[in-house]
Amino acid sequence: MTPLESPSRRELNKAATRESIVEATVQLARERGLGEFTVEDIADAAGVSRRTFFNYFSSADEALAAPTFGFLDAALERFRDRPRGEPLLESAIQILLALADNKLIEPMAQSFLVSHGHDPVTRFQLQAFDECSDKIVAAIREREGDTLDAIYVHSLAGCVMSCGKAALEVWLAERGGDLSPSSLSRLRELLVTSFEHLKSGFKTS
Amino acid sequence: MTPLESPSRRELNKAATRESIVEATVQLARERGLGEFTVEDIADAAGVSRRTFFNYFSSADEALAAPTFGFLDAALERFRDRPRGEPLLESAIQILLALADNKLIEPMAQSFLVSHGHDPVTRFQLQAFDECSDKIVAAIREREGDTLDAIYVHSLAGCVMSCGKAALEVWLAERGGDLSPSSLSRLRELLVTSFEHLKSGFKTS
DNA sequence: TCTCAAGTTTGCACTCAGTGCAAAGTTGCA
DNA sequence: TGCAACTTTGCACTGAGTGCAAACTTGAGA
Repeated sequence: MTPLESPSRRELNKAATRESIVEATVQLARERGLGEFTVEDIADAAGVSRRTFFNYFSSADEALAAPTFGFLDAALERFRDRPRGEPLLESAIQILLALADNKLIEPMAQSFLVSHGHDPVTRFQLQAFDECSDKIVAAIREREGDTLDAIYVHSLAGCVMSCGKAALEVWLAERGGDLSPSSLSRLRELLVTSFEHLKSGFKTS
Repeated sequence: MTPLESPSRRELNKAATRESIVEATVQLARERGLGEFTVEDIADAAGVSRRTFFNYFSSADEALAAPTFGFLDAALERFRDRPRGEPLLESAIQILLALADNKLIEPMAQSFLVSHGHDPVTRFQLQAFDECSDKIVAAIREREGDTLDAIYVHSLAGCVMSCGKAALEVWLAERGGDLSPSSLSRLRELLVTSFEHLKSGFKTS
């Protein structure tokens, strides 16, 4: 009922189980390669039953994409905390710059790298971005009321996600998930550049 | 070897088989609802064996998303035919305005409507948009050489797809797939508005 | 026209994903 | 302490997805 107030033992247990399933899945994917293990293997490695795995995730692919959902949920949470008057693109870039230093980026980068080119996992990651875009639309609505056109809000939310995703992809291609300070600083640079282009309407200056 | 020159009987047969599978799938989804039929049902309705279904598609969900892939492939083909000097956003809007009147939009609209809120199919549709974005990146590279930054090209391609997708989603929500001339004209209006916002950097004028 | 190589469909058998259900185990609260 | 609510597990079952080899179709040359 009050998951924010009281992380009860039950909730802690569930979170821990979930976490161990995700870790086991990523681990297996790194060791054996994608598609070279079964849900039973994951369950064994995570110390739960096969049936319990399916209580948490609908497939191994979904479990592999979990870090991406986690990262974007965190981003969205921060968006809700931004000051009301702040321009939307400003909120977005501030949040992403802060998150580029966050612990959450590591598991997401791992998950992207390990599942690169593997369509089933990629689809879940795309879904994470898409759901986040929808939630941004809802959050903007909350913040600004109904003063803005649906098409404006939807396009903007989609473009913000696209720019964030583009920066992430270019960074992963360039640095292969290196998490050193200089590499992360490059990620921030890519984010800034990408949003500059968005703000300027992609003029070829 | 020369699929464009000679649509041989073999190629025609394959295309027809593929088409009948997609039609059978959409039909079943409309009649019974998503998830209320098996691949065997589809195969029977399409007049092929279950095994043949899997020679064409990896799942019923993929078959349902086929029209989206088809639409975006057509869009991309047109992009490759645009004049070299034309600004990229101009190419995009011209192509989409033309396609908003094309036959291809109907099956895509159907497929979107029938699978609305059904995650597995949605994921395939998102993949279609994402792949198209990658192909746009490649096409821009071909057109402009390596004069542009990776982050510029990736962000731009992503934003173009986002704006197209946003217009489509708002239109479907407003009009529920009505394909009358006035409804299609509204779709074009949404596309134009969306791209105007993109070109102006989403200024709140 | 006949023939053969290459491409396509099909049936079969098999593994494993995913789910409903009920029994067993755990936690929260009075 | 004891009961109600929640979570895990085992079991059984349907159907997805795939490798393989046999049957069938098509294209092209003799």
